[in-house]
Amino acid sequence: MEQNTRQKLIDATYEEVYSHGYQGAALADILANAGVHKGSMYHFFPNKKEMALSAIKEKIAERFGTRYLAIAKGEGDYLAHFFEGLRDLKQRDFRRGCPVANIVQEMSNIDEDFNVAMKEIYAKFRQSIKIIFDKAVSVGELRSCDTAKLALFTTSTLEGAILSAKASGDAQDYLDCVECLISYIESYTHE
Amino acid sequence: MEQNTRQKLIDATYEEVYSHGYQGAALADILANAGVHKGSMYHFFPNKKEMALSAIKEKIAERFGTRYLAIAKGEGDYLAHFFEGLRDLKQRDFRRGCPVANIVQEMSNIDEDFNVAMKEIYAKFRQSIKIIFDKAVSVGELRSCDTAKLALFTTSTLEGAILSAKASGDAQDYLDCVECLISYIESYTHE
DNA sequence: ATGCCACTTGACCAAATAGTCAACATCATC
DNA sequence: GATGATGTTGACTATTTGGTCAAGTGGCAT
Repeated sequence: MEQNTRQKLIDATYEEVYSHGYQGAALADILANAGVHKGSMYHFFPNKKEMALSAIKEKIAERFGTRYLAIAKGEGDYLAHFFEGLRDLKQRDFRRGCPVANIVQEMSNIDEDFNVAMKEIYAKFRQSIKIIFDKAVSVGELRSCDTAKLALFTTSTLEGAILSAKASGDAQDYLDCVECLISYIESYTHE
Repeated sequence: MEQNTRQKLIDATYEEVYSHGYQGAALADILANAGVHKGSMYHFFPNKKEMALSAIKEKIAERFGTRYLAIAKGEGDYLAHFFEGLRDLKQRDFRRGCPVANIVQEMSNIDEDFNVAMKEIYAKFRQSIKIIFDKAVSVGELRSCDTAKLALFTTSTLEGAILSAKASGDAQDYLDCVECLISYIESYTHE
């Protein structure tokens, strides 16, 4: 069988919400892009909101898995791999920004279900960065320090850097921020 | 005369857009909160979008004036005043986040008019922080450095910190980020 | 007082919105 | 091949959306 209906909906919903926000995502457009009829959608999901929440959770979990968890599972050079990922522009879409940040900004204070979902996702993001730093500490790439706070600062600055690039339309702003961030993290390298 | 109709609309629109985003801002709610009738609104503005753009530009210009420009116009202790402002939680609303960031995230990639408006506002924000750093350099509070890049990093990190606090619902996350940021900026203090 | 103009009123409209539903198709299992 | 579960179709509805407009009001200048 080709890609099943549910997955087509999840993919199309994620794209639409990423591009237009949750409130701006029109059900009709999602259905058209997925090539699925309305009644069929309501067979898989009770409503638009639950479909969007499912899409966000599933697609972003997928994203994390490939991007950050892979680094922590590697063998050494944790920081180097992490920095390399940050500098890689190909994996970022500055026009649309960070999907997590977009939805946090739009929905966290509007809807409680989105609030808890995004809280969890964001916490997982911070946690996966912390794990990379913990590994780095364990092999002596970083000196012993409060890796939770360092992870908080890193994720925050990263989100801010993506935002700046989205606002200015200039990817160089992202790169400049990342270099500052890296030099900050490297200040924890030396004893 | 009491507060005029146009200003009531601007204020109500800003509040509504800040709380619910532009796409989530219902004209009916804005009108109800402003206590203004629909036709009256269309006397002052050609449509919802222009009203929202006006509200954003006017209210945020007001915000900058009182917050950051005041520091640069002061007499010395530029950095200290700036840091003090960053640490002051009273002037921030973590539930709703940063009004500038919210709209950048929601609208920059959706609508060209919003894109240029937010680009300009964000640039002005960075510029006003740069001016503070330039002043700090001029009186020796900072060593000579690329203040434009430092301002970029500062605004980015600040926006990221506000986002983190919004996501986690914990203002302490903001404070922790700010302390990291301050210690980074202070590394430019010494020769 | 008259005429003018900025402003107000609220009923009205077309379009878009999320969501419903009864009929239908497809398939595996007995 | 009958049965029932799973999935599909698209017309339909109720509501909300931003936007229009003709009629009215109030004050100000002549």
